[in-house]
Amino acid sequence: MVKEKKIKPSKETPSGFVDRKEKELLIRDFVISNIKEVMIKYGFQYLETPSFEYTDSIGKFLPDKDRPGEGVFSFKDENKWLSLRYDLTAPLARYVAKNYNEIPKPFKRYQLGTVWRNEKPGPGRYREFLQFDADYIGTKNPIADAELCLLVSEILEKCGLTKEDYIIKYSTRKITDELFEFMDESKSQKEKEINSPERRLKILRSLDKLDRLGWPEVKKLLGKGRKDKSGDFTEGADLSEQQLFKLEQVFNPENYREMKFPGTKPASEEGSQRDLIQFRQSLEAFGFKNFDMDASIIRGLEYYTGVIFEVNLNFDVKNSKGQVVQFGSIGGGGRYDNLVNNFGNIDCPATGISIGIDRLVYALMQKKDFDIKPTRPVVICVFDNVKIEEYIKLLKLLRESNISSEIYPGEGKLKKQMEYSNKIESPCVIFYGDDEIKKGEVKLRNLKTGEELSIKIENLVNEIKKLL
RNA sequence: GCACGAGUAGCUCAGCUGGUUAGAGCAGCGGUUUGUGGAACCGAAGGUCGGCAGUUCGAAUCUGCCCUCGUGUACCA
Repeated sequence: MVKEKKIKPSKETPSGFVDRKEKELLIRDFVISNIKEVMIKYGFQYLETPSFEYTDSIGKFLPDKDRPGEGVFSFKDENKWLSLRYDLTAPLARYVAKNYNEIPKPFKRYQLGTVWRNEKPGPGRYREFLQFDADYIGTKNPIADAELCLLVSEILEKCGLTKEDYIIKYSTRKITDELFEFMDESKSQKEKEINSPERRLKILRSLDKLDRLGWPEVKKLLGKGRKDKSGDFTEGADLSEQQLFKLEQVFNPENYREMKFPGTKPASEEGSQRDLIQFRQSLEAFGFKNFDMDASIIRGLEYYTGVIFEVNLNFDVKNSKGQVVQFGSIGGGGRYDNLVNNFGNIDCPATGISIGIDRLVYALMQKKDFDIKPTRPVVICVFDNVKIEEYIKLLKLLRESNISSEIYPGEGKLKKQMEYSNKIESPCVIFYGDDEIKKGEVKLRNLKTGEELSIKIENLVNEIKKLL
């Protein structure tokens, strides 16, 4: 009598994890097939590394806490901490260090794989996503950096974007390195602290936001701090007026194209100017023009050592409610000449680029109307007075000709079968009841036009092929 | 993490300042048509009003805490 209420398991996916439907998956497949084509053309090897790595290989060391640092999903296996990989670059460095004697030098590999980040999800940003990585290991040649940008742009354009839709912005970490050295020549003790690693990182991260926030806001972050739209306050880097003024000379958008400040190393020495010139010349040598120097490109990762780049979209991305949303870049990378060295005493320069495939797909779906349609089966309707063997004969006939087809898989009347076929967007249904069997023909109903034809069984395959 | 906003049927939402059995549209189910979908009409069903506690004679509505989602911000080795 009384309805018993059971507490049911949640039907929600965990925060930051999403179900992906066929339309998105098909476009993703399309993107992936483009990637593979381009990578083969550029001469890269295909590699796969495991989803889990030892936590210390991923980059964070185990603090004396129960769980390793935030940002990764980890668990303890026996006595070792394992983590789901956070990116594909650290595992690659690990792989290279492990197989250093066997791999060719330089080593070019690409990889497609899911990565996991234990962070707060944002628009188009999930805690599980597909990443594409292409890397050059064991070369300092600036052509390698240029080719990475080139190959990514080729992928984007294969996917249907035009030169107007994206731009590759670049800079080099050496700009800030040199700048910090220069600023350190200031007198006061407080100002000297600018070169402490934490302080430097904080400043770099603030500068990284230039494109999004603009100089006036970034200035607040470098100084006392800043209040965001919601009223939340972020502590600043607390630089002196003097230091702010110096930074402004370089990073105020009106100035920062001129990357020359006292302390800049001349192009004749290894340093920022030479990096930038060589990189630009390499791109130009390929005839590639869709790039722009932008000193605000800094990137959050600490391991970068030289040229860095980012792939930015030039169009607005909206969420499901139609609001324009802070989408950020869809990919980026740069030189990390010391990373492999972390795993062993191997001096091994490297450079790489990665694309967030799911984010690219998300943006692509808004920019482009894809006519990628899922293949849907021809449905053979079931009349309950006809033996199943008759239907199986028809089914075999169709499947032998590679026609996607099925016998109506449920139970129910014709009406229900029609509704089903309509819902799955089947191209056509087949009626094969007593009347048809007697005449040795079938009725073929085109579900788009509603047109219905009587067809001899011998002609069935051909008639259906005409419809598809 | 921090800030702001939101959580009512499978989905999209209404329900204003607390007041009888909580509503609509769409979807789903059944029927009008037991051999014909995408249209229409009819009918029935579907809800611990995110959770817990409190205020009150009385809470979807007010208060507190928690959870989840969204946006911004921080973080992103």
